[in-house]
Amino acid sequence: MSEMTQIAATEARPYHHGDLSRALVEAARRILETEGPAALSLRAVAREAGVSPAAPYHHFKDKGELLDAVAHEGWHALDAALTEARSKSVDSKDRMTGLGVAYVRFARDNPALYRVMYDCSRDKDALPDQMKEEGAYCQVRNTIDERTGGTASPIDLELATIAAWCAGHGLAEMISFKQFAPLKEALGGEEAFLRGVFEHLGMFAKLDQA
Amino acid sequence: MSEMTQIAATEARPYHHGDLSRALVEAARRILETEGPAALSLRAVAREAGVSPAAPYHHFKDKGELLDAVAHEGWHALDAALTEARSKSVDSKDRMTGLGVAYVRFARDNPALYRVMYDCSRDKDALPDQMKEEGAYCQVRNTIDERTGGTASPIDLELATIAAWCAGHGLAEMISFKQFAPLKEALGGEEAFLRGVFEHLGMFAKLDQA
DNA sequence: AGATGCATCTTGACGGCGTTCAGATAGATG
DNA sequence: CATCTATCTGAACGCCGTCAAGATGCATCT
Repeated sequence: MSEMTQIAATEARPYHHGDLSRALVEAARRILETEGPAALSLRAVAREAGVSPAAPYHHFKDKGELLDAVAHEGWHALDAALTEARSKSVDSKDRMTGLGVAYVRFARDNPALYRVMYDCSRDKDALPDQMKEEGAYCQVRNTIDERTGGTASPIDLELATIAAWCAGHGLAEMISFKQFAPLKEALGGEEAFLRGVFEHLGMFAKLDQA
Repeated sequence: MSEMTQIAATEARPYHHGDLSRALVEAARRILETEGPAALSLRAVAREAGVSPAAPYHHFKDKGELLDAVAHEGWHALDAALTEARSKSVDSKDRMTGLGVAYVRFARDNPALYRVMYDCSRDKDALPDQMKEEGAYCQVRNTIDERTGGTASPIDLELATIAAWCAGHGLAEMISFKQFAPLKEALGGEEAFLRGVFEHLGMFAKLDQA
């Protein structure tokens, strides 16, 4: 009996359905992966989770709040992807480029999730709050800080992080554009294309210092 | 009589309403500016133009095609903004940065229109077709080509253009994020912030060449 | 154990959306 | 003037997000 309760607690089914909010977020991610962002309606999520269309309103204020929860998971996943990329490149020389490549790859491999993440951010005109103190954004900043040996001023460090983040985001949103296909092929694949673009980001700085 | 016809032809009112497709695009832009992208429904556009909800379907296949027309105007407007920026900076030293600043300013001043432009592109996984031969993208490429004195290889020129474009787009989408407000203030305004970010874009190239 | 309370879920409804189709309208053509 | 045809309307369909009222059943207290 107490074992049953234990199992129930582990599975966290507090009431009728059992941790519906978690089930809804999982259903949403399932829909995102299989049918894309356009199919992600609140009703479809409820359907996928096997509950009525009104059920989600006992766990989320509105559709936006459910998407926020999905986006939150997305940021954690991105964080994990960047952590792995950072740990893999022992050579600090191309650690920044490797980080950029990992970022864009995450977006390319999870396009629907990435879209939800940024749509939520735009609705609030802000990145997730936690990112400034920890998480993906912080990893980029730390990597830059390491690379410069901690010599950069706080303002320069912040500017450089923002610059890197913007470049990564821009490339992430355009990597799949058809116009770039010939160039990708000419360079021998997407990886080379990605590195090529990142290495050309110096053009502003390089040119204006010449 | 022929004068009337002339006027009518000038105003281009072929049938009942009179150049409804143009009126619809204008109505859409009006809604975008006053109420934002979320309010841009096909029905609202028809309402604003004073026609029934079904009328637009005689001029556009669906909502997406109307948005395409709006986006098309947006790309022309961006083109004009970049042309002006390019002509203003006689000094070629900061012409690239000036172009970047103009790009981001356009996005900041026309956020709803800019959003529609990129949403349409993402739906088709492609930038507008004309951009590779003329228009805004081409202006960036030409500016880079001038700056390097035409010494860059075609592939490098293309990569540099894409890099600049991605950086501009990324910054355009995040310029309004609240987290950057303190930094903007510390630098004495948005213009300085913008230039600061652009000048730090060299970090990939600079670091990896050290 | 039984009654009470309350979080949870369902049912049904409302207005708005994109889209379609049959029919009305009216400029253009002969 | 008659006809043709592009244009527009009205009504309808199924979907959406959201809400209010009522049913359900776990948890707690006596």
